[in-house]
Formats: sequence, C-alpha cells, structure tokens
Amino acid sequence: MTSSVFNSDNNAAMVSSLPSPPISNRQSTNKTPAFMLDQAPSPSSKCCNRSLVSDIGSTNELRPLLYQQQDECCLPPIQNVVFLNTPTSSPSPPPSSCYYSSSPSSSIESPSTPSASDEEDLLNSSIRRKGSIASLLNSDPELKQLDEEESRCNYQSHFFDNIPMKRGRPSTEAHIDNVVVAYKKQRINTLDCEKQACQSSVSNTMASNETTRAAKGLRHFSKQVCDKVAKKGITTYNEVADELAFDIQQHPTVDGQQKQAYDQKNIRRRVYDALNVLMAMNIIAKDKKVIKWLGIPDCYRRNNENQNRAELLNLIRVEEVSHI
Amino acid sequence: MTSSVFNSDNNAAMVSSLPSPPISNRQSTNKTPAFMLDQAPSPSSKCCNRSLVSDIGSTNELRPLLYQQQDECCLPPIQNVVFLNTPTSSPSPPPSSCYYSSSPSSSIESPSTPSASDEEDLLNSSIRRKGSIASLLNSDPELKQLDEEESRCNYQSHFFDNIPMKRGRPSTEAHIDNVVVAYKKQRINTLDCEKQACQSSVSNTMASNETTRAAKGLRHFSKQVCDKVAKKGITTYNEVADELAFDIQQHPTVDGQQKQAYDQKNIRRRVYDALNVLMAMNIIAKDKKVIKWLGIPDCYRRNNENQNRAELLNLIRVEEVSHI
DNA sequence: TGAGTTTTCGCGCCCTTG
DNA sequence: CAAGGGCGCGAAAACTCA
Repeated sequence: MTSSVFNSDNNAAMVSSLPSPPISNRQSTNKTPAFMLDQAPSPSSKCCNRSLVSDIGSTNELRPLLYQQQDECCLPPIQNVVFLNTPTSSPSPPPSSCYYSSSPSSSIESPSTPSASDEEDLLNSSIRRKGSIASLLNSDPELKQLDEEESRCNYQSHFFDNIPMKRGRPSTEAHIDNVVVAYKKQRINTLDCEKQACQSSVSNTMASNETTRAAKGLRHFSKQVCDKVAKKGITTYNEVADELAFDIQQHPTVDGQQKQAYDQKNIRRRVYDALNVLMAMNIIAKDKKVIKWLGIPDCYRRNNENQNRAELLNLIRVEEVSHI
Repeated sequence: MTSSVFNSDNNAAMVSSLPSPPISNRQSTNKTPAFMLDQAPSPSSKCCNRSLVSDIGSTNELRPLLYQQQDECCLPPIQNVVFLNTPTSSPSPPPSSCYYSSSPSSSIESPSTPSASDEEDLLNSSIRRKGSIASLLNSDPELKQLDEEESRCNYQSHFFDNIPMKRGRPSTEAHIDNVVVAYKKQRINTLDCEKQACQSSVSNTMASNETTRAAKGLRHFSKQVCDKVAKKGITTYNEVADELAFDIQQHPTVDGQQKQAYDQKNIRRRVYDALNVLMAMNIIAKDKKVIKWLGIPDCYRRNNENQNRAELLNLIRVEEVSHI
C-alpha cells in the first residue's frame, strides 16, 4: 500500500485523486498550536501558519492546504539556481535578481550578465550532469556579480578552491583556472544567499519543474524549512510541514504539477530531518512542539574578523591575477 | 532482517560473523575495501585514515568501510581532535578549549604533511581519537536543552586558533598555493566555528553513553559534521564520514562499545543528510567532492529584518501565552 | 559511447517516545 | 495512540573505463 506511488510524475494532476498514501501521521492536529493564525494567507508577512488544516475526511489525506506564502525569507531557492541548464537561454538568472531585491545590503545584484567566459566551461561541465543539485547550487550564473559582492559586507570567501573535477588531477593551469573561477563563483553564491535570504522560495516558479533531485529531497526542503522558521520566529512542526506541503503541492510549475506528487508523508518526514539538523546547529530550538528561530550562533557567523578576511582576499586576489 | 543487528552491543566482537546487513552499496569490490576495524576497539590501531584496509573476502560485507577511494581522495587522517586520549575517557568536556588546538586541519589529502610536526600523531591519532572531543562535547544528551542555546547564541567564545598547516594537494604547486590560501581563509571561519563548537553542548558532560537517541541520529551527527567541516574549511565527504565513523566507533564510552555498534553505513548515510541541509542553507558548498565551509550567511543573522521578526515574535508570543 | 562502478540520497517502514 | 525520528534499501546520478 502506500508507498511507491509517488514517483510517477503526473499524478499530480489529479491531485485529489492522488493515490496518496495513507498519511498516517499527518492528520491535522488539533491542538492548534497557538500562535498561528490559521489559514490565512495573509499576504503580508505574517501569515503563514499551518493552519491549513487539512484534515479531510479522516481517511483522506491529501493535501488540503491552503495558503502559501512566501515572503521574504532567506536562502536562495535551490532551484533557481538552475538555470544554467538551459541551452541557449542562458544562465541568465531570470528572476533571480529578484530575490535580492529587498535586501538591505543590496547593492549587489546586478544581473548584468556578462559573464566570465571561462566560467562557462565550468558550467558546461556541470551542465552535463543535468542537475546535480550541488551543481545547481553552485552554478554560477552570476559570476559576474562578484564584484559586487565584495561590496557586500561579508561575503566570505573561502572557498575557492574548488577543484577540478574528475578524479584525476587536472592539469595545473587548468586547475588553477578552475580554482579561480570557483572562487568567484562561490563568492557569488554567498552573496546570493544572503540576499536571497529575502526572497525565499518564491522563485521556485521557474525552474522547478525538475522533479528530479534538485526539486525534491532534503536539500530542497530544508531550505524552505529554514526560511519558514526564520520568518516566523516561532512556529511548530505542523505549521511548517503543512505549509511546505501545501506550497509544494500548489506549486504551479507552469507545466505540470508533477511536483505535488511528492507525497506529503515524505515531506513531513523530511521536515523532521531538516529541523533536526537546524536544531543540532542551534539555529533553532524546539521545546515541546514549539520551534523557535534562534538565529545563527555567532560562532558560525562569518564576519567577525573581517579584516583578516579582507587581507586574505587581497592576497588571494593577487594570486588570482598572477595566475591568470 | 537486516537492520537491527547492530544494536546489540557486543557484536563488535564477532566482527566478521556479524549478521551484518547486506550492505549492498558498499561492497568491497576490488579496490581495496577498507574496513574499519570492526572488532574491538583496538586501541592502538593506527589506522585512521581511510586506509585501513582490511580487505576481506570479496564477499564479505561487513563493514566495509569505506573509503577506499582512490587517490585523490585520500585524506590524511584526520583529526585534530586530539587530546582526549585519556584512557578513561570521560566524556566530560574537558577543556573545551583545547580541542582544536593542534588541529592540523588537514584537509584534503596531503600526503606529506611535513610541516606539522604533530602530524605524526595523526597516525596514532586513532587512538587518541578515541573519543573525539567533538563527539563528546556534542553528544547530545541535550536534545532538550534549549535554554542553553539561547544563551549560546552569543556566547562568546574563546577562540583558540588553530594553526594550520599544510594541506596540500599533491601535485601542482600552484594548486597548493591556492589551497594554502584557501586554508587561511577558512581558518578564519573556522575559528569562529570552533569556538562555538566548544561550547556547544558543553553540558553534555554526562550522558553520552546513552546509545539512545541522544547519542545517535541525525541530530547528533549533524553537529559533528558541521564542526568538522567548519574546522577543516575544505574537506570531502569521505573525510568527514570517515572521521565521524571512526570517532564514533572508537568512542570508548567506558562501559561499552555499544556505540560502535552504529553501523558505519548508517553514519555515512546520515552525513549525507547533514551535508545536504548545510548546503541548502549555504553554510557549506560542495563542488564535486570538495566541501567547503562558507560560514553562515548573514541573512540568517538576526539583524536585518530583525525588527520585523521581532514584532512578529512578540505578537506570537503573546498568543502563546494566552493559549497556554 | 555504453557498460560497469561508486557516490548520493530519495523514501518510507517501523521502532521509540511522549 | 500519535508524534518523532532511526535506519537502510534500492534507485538515480556521477564517474570510470574500455
């Protein structure tokens, strides 16, 4: 019973009719966890709460949720990053820019797109793997933006070193280039991330139709979970899970709603995973059913010693130049 | 079938005979299957790195640990977490401050490693590692300790910085340089994180030998994964997983080695989960096999929209109160 | 290229906890 | 009993290699 069904993509269409597995777990909880207003999609930020109760017939479990919201929040939607795949279309990050929009720090995001030529190569390489999430995440549509990021206060840099690919060692110089590129890219990511923080999953609009790993899985859900919790400040598992399930289900995805195929049960299970990791890092705290956003512990923050970093950057930069 | 086996505490003894679950994935295929030492915690084993090869018959599947990877990946042994060699092994978080002290932060495979004198220890490290500090510290008995966290957020931290040393990629010097630079950069982050790590669950003093959920599971592993990545700055899945597996395996826990019971496979699987969540949050980035610590994005910090959030929080809180 | 391996990790069964 | 979450099978993705 239950399981397997989900994979088929299209079932989404028939939403209600979905063969959804018995979701034992979900059932709308009764207790209304305090806070949240149920239902409402209040557009404005606050909204959200799990309220959507689904509860349908007792037996039925599909996803009745409603509302959805996505306001600000953080992290870049994973998927967005996708674009690279598009053949011609180019990496231009579509709406991506939006994410950043509101970020206070802003200043960044100019989607200009010129793009560093070299990077392209990297991209290509990555592209082939269609969608590894990682690649998607790291994909660098925006390398160019690096500069800007700099401005950003703290981006971080470390990364750069990334490397080549393939198991064998790549040739040196090639490697170097990669490294550099990688570095740049990463910077970008960082930025985005920050900015994006604002826009949350919204962007999913695009890309998303993947249905592939990039569009589902822990990686995908955890970002959303984090954003939701961050946004709400205090919430509950059910609230998060319900919203997430709802969002996903609703996900227009233009073409198809295959996505919704993902079973709620699965999403719910994943939410636990994501929350646990966040809890482990003390980014959120949970007491009973109440989940609180704690924020990032300072320790993890990246800017403390900015200056040091700055130095390093310069240093690096120098190297970069020399190499190139 | 399968599963459950591990839980029994002693199976360690009969290593080979373990009913080990079919480890499909792992299988040591030809390439030197390295296995961990299943059996007893051999105290002195030098092992450490993925190198341990024990190779068993091809068929055998026991804990084939893992890595075997080929060249490049071979990371040096890890660890850093030195000090806790103490025999008795108390879980008590020692001087937390120390842990990181000498960490060589080895990261990716540097075969040589001359620079750090200590490295030699690494070899032995296995022994000392016995209880990785991290694990000890982090062991979370605390699932509930929310309170602390709160305080944590800003705790402060003493940081000790570690000094890095080399890491190097074998070939190309250029690359090496980059790496070095990277390393430096990362140090910065690392530091923060490290500090944090220290205090993190300090309170755990007790507990650890739980074997219960507090001592295992995603929640437990993710903290460790995070700390490791933060510390190393740049690393790889295998490095992290191997270390983690090793630490856990070694974990003396005085009384029993029940812990080691945790199958490596499980740990490895969990590491993927943890890394994915961190990736989703842009705390780390992965490119190919290289995992980089990015640090926490500012967006998560609580200031920007703080006010907004704060408002909501209050609002919610109020509700909470009323409801409860 | 395609077959064969490995690495990742989706997914959800089912055992713990509350 | 329901919420929580350990755990690991099996399949997709990423690589290797001939």
